[in-house]
Amino acid sequence: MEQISEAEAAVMMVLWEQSPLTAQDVIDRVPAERGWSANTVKTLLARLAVKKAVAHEVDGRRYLYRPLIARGDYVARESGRLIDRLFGGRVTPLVAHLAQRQALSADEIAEIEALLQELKG
Amino acid sequence: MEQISEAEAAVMMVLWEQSPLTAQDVIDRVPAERGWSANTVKTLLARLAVKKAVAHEVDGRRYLYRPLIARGDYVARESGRLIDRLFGGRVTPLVAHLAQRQALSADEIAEIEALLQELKG
DNA sequence: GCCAATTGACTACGGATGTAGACGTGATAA
DNA sequence: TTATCACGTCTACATCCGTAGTCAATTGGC
Repeated sequence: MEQISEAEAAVMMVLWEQSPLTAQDVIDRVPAERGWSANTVKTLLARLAVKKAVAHEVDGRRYLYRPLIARGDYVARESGRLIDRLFGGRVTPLVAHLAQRQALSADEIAEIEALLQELKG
Repeated sequence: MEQISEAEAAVMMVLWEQSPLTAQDVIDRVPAERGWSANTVKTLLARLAVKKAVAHEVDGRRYLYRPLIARGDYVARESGRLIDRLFGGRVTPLVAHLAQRQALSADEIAEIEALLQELKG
């Protein structure tokens, strides 16, 4: 699985949300805040195709794009990378950090606790 | 706070571990797995100085480097960036993901629960 | 006082990235 | 049928990044 850049990831997000999509669909769905031109998105799609992160199957005279890598895999890789980089691969310090810094709300704490309960059970 | 690259972060880690340090000290302490030449580390230090991520105060004919940004701030920014990018800014889904994927051990679960208890208390 | 070693500054360079224009070709509307 | 549009491909280009060599100045040892 090749490296997917920040900008490319934004395109993948669109495809993970829904697929297959034409290039135009993707262009329409990319967050407007990005302010990308249509060509930019097309370039990113092409690069993702080269990286085998998306497949483009022919549909008439255009392509339908769909992700080739699972969102879960990507997320796992990225968060793993971060945890390695910042916390020597240990998950607990990350949670500790989030707890302090991001000021987890009571609701969130409850949610996480429920999650952990589930894991144990 | 400017963007700090992967390689630069490795240098910051050394300085967060201990500071101030001379360039040579940093070179000696950078993880050997990196396989960097001394010049590479010096370049990274220089770039970090330009980015105002480290200060270099003169000590005779060399510099003593010390971090200008706190490790906690860096970590907060990087994890925040990841959470925004991958989980729309919500912390809980990240923990949920870690829980499933990274197969948290019973010990880790206990540790995190203790953390949460503390937060509530 | 002179030479070798140390140290920071400058230069280099290929590859990735963000961003997008230009072009060719096939479809399509008038 | 012809001018236009929609699409994908190619090309471009500045910047960042990883990695490191070269150079000039300074200094410590002899």
